[in-house]
Amino acid sequence: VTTSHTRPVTAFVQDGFRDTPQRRAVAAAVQDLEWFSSAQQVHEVLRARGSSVGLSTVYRTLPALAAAGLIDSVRSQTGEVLYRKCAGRHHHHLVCRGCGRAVEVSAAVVEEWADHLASAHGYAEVTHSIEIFGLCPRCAIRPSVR
Amino acid sequence: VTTSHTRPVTAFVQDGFRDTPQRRAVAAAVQDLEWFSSAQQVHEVLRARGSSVGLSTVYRTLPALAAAGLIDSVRSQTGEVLYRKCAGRHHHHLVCRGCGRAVEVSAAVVEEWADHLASAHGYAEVTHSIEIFGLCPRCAIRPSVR
DNA sequence: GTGCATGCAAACGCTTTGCAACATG
DNA sequence: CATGTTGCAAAGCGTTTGCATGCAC
Repeated sequence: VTTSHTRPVTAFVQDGFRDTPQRRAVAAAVQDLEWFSSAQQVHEVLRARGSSVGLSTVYRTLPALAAAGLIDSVRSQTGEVLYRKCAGRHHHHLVCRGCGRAVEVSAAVVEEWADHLASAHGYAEVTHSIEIFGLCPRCAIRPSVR
Repeated sequence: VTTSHTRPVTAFVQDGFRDTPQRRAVAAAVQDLEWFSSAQQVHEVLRARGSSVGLSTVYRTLPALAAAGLIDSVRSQTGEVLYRKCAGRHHHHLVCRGCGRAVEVSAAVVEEWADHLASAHGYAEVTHSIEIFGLCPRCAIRPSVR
């Protein structure tokens, strides 16, 4: 749901990833994207940039980067998986349903609440998913194309 | 992600739903299910009971009941939509990744935190999704089949 | 050279939908 | 009887995977 790292996504090579032009391209794209985007959107961006990375490579790279904690991933309300570079430590997001623009949010209170609650019920391997969705000021006025 | 209602799911007729045997069956099934289940699982339960409701009907009825606020729905971490009768007022869930068993949770603090936060950033039409996942005491011991 | 990475196309799993037959109010 | 509902099969969509080719180390 979120992890930590201030390192740029493009530093993926240090995490045991083999250094290929495709992965560089994907990493660079995510690095530049300011908002949460789906694998397909990232792929479009790449093609728009002239890169010819295959869609499957994007679909294989993104989850890998996320697993390595280099990028964040959230599942949109419609079920797609969205990715974005992560900025700071553990946090959650206030995501715009319209354009994907997100505000990073953190609240120790909530984290503790979740963990405490879960262990109080004897649940193990606890993870939580806290996402807030809404329409950002811009999209609230003129519905954007997503 | 959650609504209120103490009315049994089977009272759907009062919500403008046409009263058909299929819907009665679906409603009854959900009413009996203690944990979060997918449309397909509900369908299996129905078939096991001898009912021959079509899968598409289940897929059409469940979201409708959820939209009417008669049942809760959450999206699992794998992307499927899970449904369950809802017990009380607005709340969230501590869902077992193993068996779907869930504990209902409510915390005004968190609700307020979410809403306040969103409006502070100028976001409109705010909704939030707060789900906690873990392994319930039972599944933590012997991984169950889901 | 060896093994992981890529790309394409086919396969997948969940969900939605077109349509003709049908049952409800 | 007019409409909303059902079931089936087919289509959709996002995502995954098998496999032959190719490249990084």
